[in-house]
Amino acid sequence: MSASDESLQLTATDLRMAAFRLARRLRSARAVDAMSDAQLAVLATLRMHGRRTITALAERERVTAPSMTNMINGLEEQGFVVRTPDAEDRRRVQVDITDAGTEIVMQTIRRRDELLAAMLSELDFTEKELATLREASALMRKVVDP
Amino acid sequence: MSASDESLQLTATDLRMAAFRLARRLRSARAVDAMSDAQLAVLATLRMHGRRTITALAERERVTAPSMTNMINGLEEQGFVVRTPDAEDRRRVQVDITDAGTEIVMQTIRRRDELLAAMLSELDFTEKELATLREASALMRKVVDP
DNA sequence: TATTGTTATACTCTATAACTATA
DNA sequence: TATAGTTATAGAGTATAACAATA
Repeated sequence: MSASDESLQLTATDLRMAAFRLARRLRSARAVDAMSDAQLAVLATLRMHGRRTITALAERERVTAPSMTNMINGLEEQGFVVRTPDAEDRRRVQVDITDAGTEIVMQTIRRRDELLAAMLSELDFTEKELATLREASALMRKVVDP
Repeated sequence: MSASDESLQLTATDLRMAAFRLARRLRSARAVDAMSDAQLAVLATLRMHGRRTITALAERERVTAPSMTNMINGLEEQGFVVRTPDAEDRRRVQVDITDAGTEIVMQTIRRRDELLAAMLSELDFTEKELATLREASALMRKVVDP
């Protein structure tokens, strides 16, 4: 049996507030202060899914092509990505993450996880409460990527 | 007995990924397209906690005072907040949300909750799974505001 | 002197419009 | 003609530095 509309609405409200506040708090933890969220999101995509064209990156990040060109310019100047002309279709430019870019992403993830682990630790959660958080995390990911 | 370091780290990683992705997905639902996240966050704070000075808002939003001055200028031009000089300390300026500002916040919250409720509904979660999400939400809020 | 807020200035991220090169 | 990317330009949000008014 599926859930009632009332349960759905109550859960949605609780979860929306909690996810927003937590994400916002964690976002302040970065590997490099000069690295923006937008740049990190592009690097994280490239690290997970490999080389992508400007257009593909723009679609994924939901920004326009000129915005992505601009962002890739910044990342390239910092040495975190490289552009490679596409041999098959010479209109295209493939963007690859560099070792330095990969390192920055990993450092940032590590910092955020350490920050969150420290926050969890201070509250003396029980194993059962942590298990609830992990179960909920899995459910939340199903919501975003069904 | 409090939880093990390993549980803390695993939970932190799961929760960090889930919260970021969900918040990102929900952020795209706004009441007004011209309203930025930064502006909405200020309005939501004023709605929940009442009048605040520029400095207090800057600290809460973790931006500098000039940035907050700039943002309040934009919100005031749109009619969503008003500045009132503080009678007791004339260096201060109190910022209040207007009815129009309150309406915008409520509309946005409603939209986001409807979007999330629809997403939850499509997955046919059980009442037990929804309860897990609500319990986790309460724990997440304790993490952010201990 | 310290605090509150503003102004001046600069950089990033974002957009739209117009352009070049290629398919 | 259509597509991939860039350049030009403009607006919002952010920062630092310097300032005025007040405590």
